[in-house]
Amino acid sequence: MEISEKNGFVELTTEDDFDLEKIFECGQCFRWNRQEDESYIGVAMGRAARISKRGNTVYISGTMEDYENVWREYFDLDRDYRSLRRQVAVDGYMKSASDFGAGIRLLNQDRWETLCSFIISQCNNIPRIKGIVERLSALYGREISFEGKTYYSFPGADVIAPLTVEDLAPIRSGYRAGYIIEAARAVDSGKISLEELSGQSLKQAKAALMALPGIGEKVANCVILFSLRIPSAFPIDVWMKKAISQHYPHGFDPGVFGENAGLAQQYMFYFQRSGGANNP
DNA sequence: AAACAGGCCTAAA
DNA sequence: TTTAGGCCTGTT
Repeated sequence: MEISEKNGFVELTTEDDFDLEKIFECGQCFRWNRQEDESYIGVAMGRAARISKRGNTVYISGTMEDYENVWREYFDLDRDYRSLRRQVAVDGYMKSASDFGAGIRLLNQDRWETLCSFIISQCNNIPRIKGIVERLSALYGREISFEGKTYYSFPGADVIAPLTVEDLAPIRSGYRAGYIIEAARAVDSGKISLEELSGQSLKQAKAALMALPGIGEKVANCVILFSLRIPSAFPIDVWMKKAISQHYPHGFDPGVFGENAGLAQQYMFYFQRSGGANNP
């Protein structure tokens, strides 16, 4: 992988899987938006950025320092996804799903933001989830100027903790507002340490998260996979239920993928939601 | 208009 | 241990 810095962008040339559209639209994140020129602008880890790709070169706005401090970890660039993709292709279906999803990477996102975002995701569709997250950020986040426009960071748990559900009314998150505030209080008070959960087992992390109100197995698994860096988490939502009943009618155990179960899940999910197996 | 959306909670068997 | 209904809001 070659890396250099030029014109306010870090340029990174790699043979590994890296497809912007699949990474940002496979359902793991909510704050990256495609621009007319097919680049993406988003806010993550307290900063705004533009990212694009031409050929095998990825362009990420910012300095080499930004890259080392934030984006290298965020985009999980020290992991070889081509090799992982081969490892999860354990049967014909998974070969198809992983081929179809080639280019997906699992992001290492901010833990609190991910927890809050997936609380919001329950029983919601993606446009509305994105809308609620944007309104929450605009209302309580910090202003960020980028390319002449204003963006907003995702507000910290310390900012949300003292609020009431009435304070969150403008974001129109409905009954999830109470869950958001309770989660913020647990994180802010130290009652739950998301950082420490990162180092624990899947089972322990899941139990700790599910002790919070409004967090069940599915949301817990999403938080664990997308921000706690525990790669064996395997979120099962309605799309995954369909995929499993269609392709594994006689039983299914994510354990067959070992530590790579989470990535396998992303391929299955993306394939299913894109109608991959039905209209190739 | 009524049903449903990337769940969760509670009550009831 | 599994199942049904309700929940905010928005869209079809």
